Amino acid sequence: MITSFAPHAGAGTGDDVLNTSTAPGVRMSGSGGVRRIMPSIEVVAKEAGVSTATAGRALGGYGSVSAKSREAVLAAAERLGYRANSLARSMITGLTHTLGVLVPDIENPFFSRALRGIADTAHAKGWEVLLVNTDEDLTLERKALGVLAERRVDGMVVAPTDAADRDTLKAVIDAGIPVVLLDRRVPGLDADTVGIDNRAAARDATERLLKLGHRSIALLTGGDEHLRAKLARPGLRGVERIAGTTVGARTAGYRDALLEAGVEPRPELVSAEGFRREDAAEATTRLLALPEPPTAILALDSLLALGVLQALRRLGLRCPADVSLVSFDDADWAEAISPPLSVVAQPIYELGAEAGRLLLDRVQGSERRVTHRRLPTRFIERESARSLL
Amino acid sequence: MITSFAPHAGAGTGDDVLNTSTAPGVRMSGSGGVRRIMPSIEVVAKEAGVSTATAGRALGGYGSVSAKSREAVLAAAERLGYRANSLARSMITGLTHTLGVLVPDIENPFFSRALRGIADTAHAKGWEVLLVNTDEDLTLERKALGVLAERRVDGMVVAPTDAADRDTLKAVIDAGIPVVLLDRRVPGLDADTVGIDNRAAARDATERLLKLGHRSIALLTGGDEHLRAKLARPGLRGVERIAGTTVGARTAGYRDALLEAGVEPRPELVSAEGFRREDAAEATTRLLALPEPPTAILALDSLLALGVLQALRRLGLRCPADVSLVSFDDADWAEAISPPLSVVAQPIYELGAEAGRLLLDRVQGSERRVTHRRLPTRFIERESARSLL
DNA sequence: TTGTACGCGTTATCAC
DNA sequence: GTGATAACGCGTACAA
Repeated sequence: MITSFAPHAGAGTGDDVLNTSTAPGVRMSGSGGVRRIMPSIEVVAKEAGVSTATAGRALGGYGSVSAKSREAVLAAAERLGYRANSLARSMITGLTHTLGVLVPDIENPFFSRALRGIADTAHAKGWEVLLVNTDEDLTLERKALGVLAERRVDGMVVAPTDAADRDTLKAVIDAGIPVVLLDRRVPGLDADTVGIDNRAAARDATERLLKLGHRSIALLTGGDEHLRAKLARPGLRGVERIAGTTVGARTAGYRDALLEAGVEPRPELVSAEGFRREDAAEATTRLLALPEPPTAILALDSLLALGVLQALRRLGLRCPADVSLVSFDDADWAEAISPPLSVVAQPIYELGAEAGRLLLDRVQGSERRVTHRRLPTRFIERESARSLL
Repeated sequence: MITSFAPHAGAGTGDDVLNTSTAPGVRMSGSGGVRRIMPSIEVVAKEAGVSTATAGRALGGYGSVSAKSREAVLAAAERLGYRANSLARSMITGLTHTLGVLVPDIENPFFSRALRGIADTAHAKGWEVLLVNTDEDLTLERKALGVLAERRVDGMVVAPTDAADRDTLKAVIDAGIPVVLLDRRVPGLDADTVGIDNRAAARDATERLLKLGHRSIALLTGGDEHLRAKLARPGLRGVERIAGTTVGARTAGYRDALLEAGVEPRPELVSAEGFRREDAAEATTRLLALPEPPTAILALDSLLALGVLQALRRLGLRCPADVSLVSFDDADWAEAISPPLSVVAQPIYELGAEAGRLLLDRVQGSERRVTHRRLPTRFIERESARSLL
């Protein structure tokens, strides 16, 4: 059983550890409380009457140690509350057993669920997770990659912003730190990726709305001005250039479906006004005020869908009677609300778990070729999309 | 600008770095791709033609360096893609600039939002976050605390399970690692805590339902058998013993309100059948099948509320016409659904941010007395609770 | 201003 | 089976 822990002494304060007149490793703090200083392996060895090498072998379970020595060491360690210093270990082994995880927003249910997948996988194999938020900010993302590199993480799972910094990511990979891209791909980057077939999924969802008789279908992308600029061309033709990104691919799929059904894409029905709920609410209000308002809305994530529902309430409109709604991601509330929301469900946890597996595979030395995993999506039909026929 | 990163060489492979005939720090990997080895400060110093000490001063911005030397070092570092090794630095300085965060379930919106608060605060002051999930499992929690200690985190924010392992936590604190308890308190533990006044908040919510004329009010605690055993006594008298925990305090507040209104608490209306959504759905179904079913339900978190709504739908019951519902936590969907959910809103982000602040305060050496922060809650009245009068 | 040398706590490599 | 001892990469006295 663990009986006590103690932090490393600050630089230059550890000398008296061995000279304490009471129990070794115990000193008084300034305010009078008892404070144990983290005993090093050297202290444990001394206490057990063996060398540090033997103590290390007994504690680490490698090499060969006599039963007698091992017992003495283990007892001493327990008595002193010894905890190995993983920093020192990492310096020598070259492994931190830490995976860096970089996401735009941990509060987004997509990423918190994916994180569970990553963390569970990592944890099962003895790795821990260092988490970094970027807030969709490119500068922060760049900095965060630097921090993770300095921490010598063994690998990274990265969900880059849509305007991802390819150069920095490339530098990380060239440096030999394995990277797996989650959800979002970065064109021209030589890294494993895990995600879904965004174009096909969006196309499928759009087709379903078309089959229900909808002809005015709005798309809530959650993108920003950056994206908006690229979408401004007639017939949404600009989208081909960004089909490598998640939002781009979904927009392309939406366009594919419309064109195949003989419906001309209307740029004013494609919104890119931010990824927050309130942004979506405002976008919805604007869309429904159009001279030719949409009869259905496709939202690219559950937070945006929430914004739509909020706007509908404010406007006194009902779903699906007045407006149909379909969303990406099967949020935990999607089935519980009235009406239950029809969604494109992604296997989010599995996405994260697979990213973790691919990464650990490389961390553990596999030199296999880069792979791109596309996990299947599932359309869950509930009651938020109604037929116009 | 960062041009390249590289991992530390494995033990015993770094010797040839200085002898490479092409650019220093560059080697070929087995499969032929270019792989940069993380150059140490020694390599940078050599490249710049100065000593490691001077290089260190130039890179770290301490001591005094001539402009000329600094320039040479910075240029060399840039050329070689130097990244400091924070492991080595931590060993010297005694600071990892890492905060350990231990939560039961990162997917739970409460904890993912609180984590944002912690992480933002930490990040703003130059700390990173090492995240550990415990799944409400006591054994995992114990292990996780050990891992964080071995990683030499500078401090921890811990949201312990309700049956928290006081001894292990105490060992951590005695070891001199600052700990801040989030959301859940551990009786008899000498640590800062951040949370709300659970008893008062639950009492207030219950009183509101009573004022609306409800007399049969069910409480969905999310607890398990462990808790159930303690709640089994007539009149809920067992609750006093566990009023130190979050669920216990809320249950006590619920009881307080009932007693004051002259309503005898009925143990069969207090459910402790698990914290997952499905658990809540089943509990709801059971409650509503009672001979004297509740007319209102108070759920202790938003996930449980979701389970209630799901059950109501399955049973063909409407909220609030058939059953009123009030929940803790203002989930992002609470306002968007029909009917909008009345809730006890906690300042979750602030809770996390405050925990981060208290922790960093101690990490940076403050010896102030232990404090217990109770942040105010806010009852948000919407439309899910109806009057029976 | 600069350089040398030591120490942080481990693991790994030798001899014995 | 055991014990010195050399790394790992950095900060920092101390001397020059």
